[in-house]
Amino acid sequence: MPLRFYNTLTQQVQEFAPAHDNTVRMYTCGPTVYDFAHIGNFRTFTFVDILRKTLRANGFGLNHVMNITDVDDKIIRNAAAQGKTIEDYTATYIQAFLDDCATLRLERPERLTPATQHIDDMAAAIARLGEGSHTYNSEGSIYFRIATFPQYGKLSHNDFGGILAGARVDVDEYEKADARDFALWKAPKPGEHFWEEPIGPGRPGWHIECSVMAIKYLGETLDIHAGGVDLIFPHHENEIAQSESLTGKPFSRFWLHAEFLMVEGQKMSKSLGNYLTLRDVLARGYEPEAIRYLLESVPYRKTLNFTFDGLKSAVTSIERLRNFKLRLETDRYPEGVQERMTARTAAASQAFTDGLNDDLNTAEALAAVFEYVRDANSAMDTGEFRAGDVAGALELLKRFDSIFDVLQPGAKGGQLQDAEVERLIAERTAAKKARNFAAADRIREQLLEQGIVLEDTKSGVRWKRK
RNA sequence: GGCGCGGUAGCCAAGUGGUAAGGCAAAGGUCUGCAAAACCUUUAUUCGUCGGUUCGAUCCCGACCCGCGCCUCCA
Repeated sequence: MPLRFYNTLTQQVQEFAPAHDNTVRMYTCGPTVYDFAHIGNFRTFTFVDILRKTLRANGFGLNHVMNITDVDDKIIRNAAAQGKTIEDYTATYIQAFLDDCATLRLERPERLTPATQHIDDMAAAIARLGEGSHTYNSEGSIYFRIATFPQYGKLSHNDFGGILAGARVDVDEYEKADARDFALWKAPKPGEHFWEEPIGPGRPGWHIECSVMAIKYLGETLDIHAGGVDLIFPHHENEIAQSESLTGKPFSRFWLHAEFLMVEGQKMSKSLGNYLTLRDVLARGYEPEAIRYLLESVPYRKTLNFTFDGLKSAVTSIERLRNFKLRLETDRYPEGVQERMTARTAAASQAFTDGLNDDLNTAEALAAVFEYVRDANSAMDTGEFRAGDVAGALELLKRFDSIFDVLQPGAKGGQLQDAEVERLIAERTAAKKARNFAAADRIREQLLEQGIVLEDTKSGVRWKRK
């Protein structure tokens, strides 16, 4: 199945390929670094990670830019409250964000672009918009005049015809000429940090950074622009207005948006007490892989209900897959190849790919893998599974994990060295041979306390760290 | 009010105009010294409600109910 995505712009599922060479030029909205990112943020960032990996699996190269919004009202306010510079204040959260991404195994985009390093570019872009009569000044701020962009609303599919009647209001008497106009450049308030630019002193509005950095690094028309659904309006709509007024070309061919995340069936909010950062969830003792699995198991266009029951279920699901992998690696199988298994592996692999290519249907892709695991386990139980089938099965798992990335356990704090574990297992095996089961069970218990789980199989003892 | 998304078993969730994937949980069984792992069986005559189109609808159309998001900062 060819790769297809739902495009917010056209409201249709469309086949995707990069416009020019084989490289996808993609821009995704990154974090505003005024605090630790929450799991809702990571739902979106995890979707972007799946998107990246699926694009790569389709043979495309990636040129992906993600912004870091390191100047906005909250940042200015919080930094001032703590007597810090903006830079010092955001440094903590930028690092935290990078650490959290690493924890969740999210790939780094090809380029991360902090807004504050592109202020000159933004000011220049605003000046050029001014030359095109797309802006007006009001009380020291510069606004984008939406009346100059008739297509405004094409992404969010809103008709602003009626609202735009406000454009008749006299500019000089009002801060904004039209309710939908938005700030490109904000006049400095007393005591606030500002930049001195040819367009005047001030700081950039929220939307301009994305247009400017995207065009600077990726060109005038992107292949993909992605983010959370809440960004469709006004953020992405405004980006389109600015960018297309600037270039006269479509800003992005595809717009992908991840749905919201809820917590325990309710919207996440600080007042409800269900506001969760990644760190909060980790502090409850869950491994990052389980969180990652839960976030990626629900297709991105569907609201994800994040629950701790769901997390537990994710833990078990991953365990099943890891057990299967361990079994492949440790059991002994009769020589030869089972043709039925070979065909089964190929079919599962195809179904996995088809699922992902169908607008990143991760649920479908997962189902293909789990169905395969059941069939293969079953074949192992009956002795049909052959030594020659192992490689294909491992290859399938590898493909799965190149996207989902949950099979490799994170570093565990186990104190026991492998050699020591092996020694104790040998001791236990000897005790079992002597039919001293009490002693054998004692050793197994002892290992379990160290997080080592033993499994007796026909091929011998298999162990894993829990 | 406008725009958008969704309502499928205890929970999460896929899906198609022809009769309901997958995961978790639960119960029973096989295997095992005991476990663990694994496998097998059972668990939605039914897909928010009511109409309509159709030989046939969970899937198409209409109305309604409910949840969520955006419309102000927000993933």
